[in-house]
Amino acid sequence: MKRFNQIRSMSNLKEVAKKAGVSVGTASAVFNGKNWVSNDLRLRVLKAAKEFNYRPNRIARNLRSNTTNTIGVLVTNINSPFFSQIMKVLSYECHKNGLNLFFSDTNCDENIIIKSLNDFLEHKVDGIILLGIDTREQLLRDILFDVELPIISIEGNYSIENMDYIQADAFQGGYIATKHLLELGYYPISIITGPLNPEEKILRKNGWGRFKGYLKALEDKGVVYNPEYSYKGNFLFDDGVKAIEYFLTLNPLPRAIFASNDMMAINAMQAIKEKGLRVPEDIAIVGFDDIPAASFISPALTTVRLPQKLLGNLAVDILMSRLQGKSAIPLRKVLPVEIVVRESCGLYLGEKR
Amino acid sequence: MKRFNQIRSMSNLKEVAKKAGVSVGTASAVFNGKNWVSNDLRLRVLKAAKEFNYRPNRIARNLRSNTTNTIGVLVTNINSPFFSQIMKVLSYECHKNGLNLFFSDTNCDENIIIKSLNDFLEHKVDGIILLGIDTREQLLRDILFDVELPIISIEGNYSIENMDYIQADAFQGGYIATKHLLELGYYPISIITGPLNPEEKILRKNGWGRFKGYLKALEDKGVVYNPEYSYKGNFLFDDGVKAIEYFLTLNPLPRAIFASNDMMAINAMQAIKEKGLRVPEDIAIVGFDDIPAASFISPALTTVRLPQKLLGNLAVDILMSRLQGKSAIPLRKVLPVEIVVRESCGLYLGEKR
DNA sequence: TTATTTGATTGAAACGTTTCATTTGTTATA
DNA sequence: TATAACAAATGAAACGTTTCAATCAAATAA
Repeated sequence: MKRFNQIRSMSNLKEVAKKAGVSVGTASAVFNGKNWVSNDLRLRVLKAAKEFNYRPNRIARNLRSNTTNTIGVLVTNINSPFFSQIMKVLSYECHKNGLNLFFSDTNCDENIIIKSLNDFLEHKVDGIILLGIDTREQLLRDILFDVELPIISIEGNYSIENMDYIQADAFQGGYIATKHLLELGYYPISIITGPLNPEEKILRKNGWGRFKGYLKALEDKGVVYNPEYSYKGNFLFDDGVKAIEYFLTLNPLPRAIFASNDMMAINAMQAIKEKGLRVPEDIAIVGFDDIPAASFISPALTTVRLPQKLLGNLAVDILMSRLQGKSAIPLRKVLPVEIVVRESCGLYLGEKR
Repeated sequence: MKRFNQIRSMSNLKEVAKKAGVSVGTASAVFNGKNWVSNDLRLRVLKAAKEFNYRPNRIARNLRSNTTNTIGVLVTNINSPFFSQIMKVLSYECHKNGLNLFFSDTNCDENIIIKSLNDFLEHKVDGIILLGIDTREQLLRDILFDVELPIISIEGNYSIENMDYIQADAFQGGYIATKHLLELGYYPISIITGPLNPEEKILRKNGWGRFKGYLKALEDKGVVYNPEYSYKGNFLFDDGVKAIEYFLTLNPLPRAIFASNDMMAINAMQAIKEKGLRVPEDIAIVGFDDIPAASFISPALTTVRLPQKLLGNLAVDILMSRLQGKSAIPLRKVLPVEIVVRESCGLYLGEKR
């Protein structure tokens, strides 16, 4: 078929220049806003370009000029409301700064991470943003060890030299969430954690901070931590039911639950209700992330709000200043979070108070 | 600072070839899987490449070979659970087919649409996928009139020559949703529509189909359509409250509502409850899309489920066959939808039955 | 007038690949 | 033995830009 084989653009600078009666260099200068082209020639070039419906070939330009105005974004799960919100900000901010985006959703698959990063590099992206990528540090090192690009990780902190990261304060979040429950007098308080790192047998990055915050809050109130009251989740929706099923085997039942993200919290709430218990009268629950659904389920979920928009904005800001060669010290920023009190924790003020 | 100025890769084919003692052409052949290279040379080349940590330069390759294995995806709103789900599928399927993705979120901004499409074209993408793009047809024509690329539109049907589209059956969806309400005996039945097209003063594409389905269902049951019982929404969350506020001025009140998407439906449900009314006892409600939240709010939302995964899969399938030059007839596919009965319409069997 | 500076424009090299006509070497055929 | 056929490898052109040293023309200074 004839339809799609004429991919090569109909016209190029050479033709445009010829039509306008100028040299290729001059034509190029026009499109690059060089100020030394006379108005006469400039207009002739633009006219010829319009006539030929000329479209600059970025491939050729990139090859010669050794910069692509392109960055690669690797995201852990675009279907998460938390990340898709940030992605939207990234797209918009990059657009404002004249950057185009390569995109890949890893779905937590190591092979996709590897392939996508290599693709980004082969495409000579000017920078890379990792969004929520939580993987083995060594894997990233293996790929990135010799690349000299700005790399910004959002919500995923690695101690890789030259890599910036920004993240919400998971520890503080875990702390205030748990403190909120403690101050309302709830006891015992369970936790649904994030996933374990398969290798190191410890909680993975973000889950880890949330868990530590939980522990510290307990400690500060003089409550001893009972590992039986923690359930390992995977940040996935149906970890909520699973956790509840486990918690219901405990005696005494947990009086409140801190879920390490909203999806699990919401699912847990459902499960609690299905078991004939009430939220918060029988079991209070606090989440983490403040996804949109948190506000419109019933009871509305009390949760920890992360500064999503700020994370996105800051990532691009940092990236831009890296690209402009400002500042050499890798930036590690931890942004404060806040608790959003809604209905799911009620106002119970029990004996512990 | 020194950190980021050595973007150009350390090694290139020429160096690798030299190290391996072969010609550049041979080295190139090795990386392109040409079968005529002797095993001896192949190994030498690979060894040299590894030694230099060689990474092919796709820019150069693309320029010469006139194909980029890259496609552009333009999405209306990545933060919508409906589109982000499809986006995830697109990313995965493209990865499987060796395609890289350029990404841009338009946020319904015409300027971003224009800029992004032009960027895609300047980057010489091999194809374009429009995801939920609902804009003036002329705008697309102006940009795409001379490009000969496969372009697939998901959930946004244009009668542009050579453009494929696939979409869920909006008409059928509106029809079965309304029919469901009618069969349960509800009357009168309100509708919250999608947005109007500012120019043509008619409903925009998808909203239009849903509305037509609603009308047809009424007609088939012999119910006369009363325009007072329709409210123009914008597919946005808080159109729900606004609609309810309007509907509550009506007499009699609507006994059921068909909301043209789940976001508005969920928001409307909230508003109904806040007004002290019950769902479905006082007002029943049916949504459209089946976003995740539909299943976990209370009462769970009865809604029309669209085949998201299929839409994504099919889009890439079509794209791939276009790229391989199969079939010249533009494909216009409309996929069936199904109703998911949950709680929000109850089992009322009123007089109308 | 001549030399110098300035500003506008040119032309060709370069970017790192792929492609393809050509060359070289080997094996089969007559 | 000479020739044809085949396989393996080469080398240079080409892709469409940007870049930059060189050129040319005009304006200014001496």
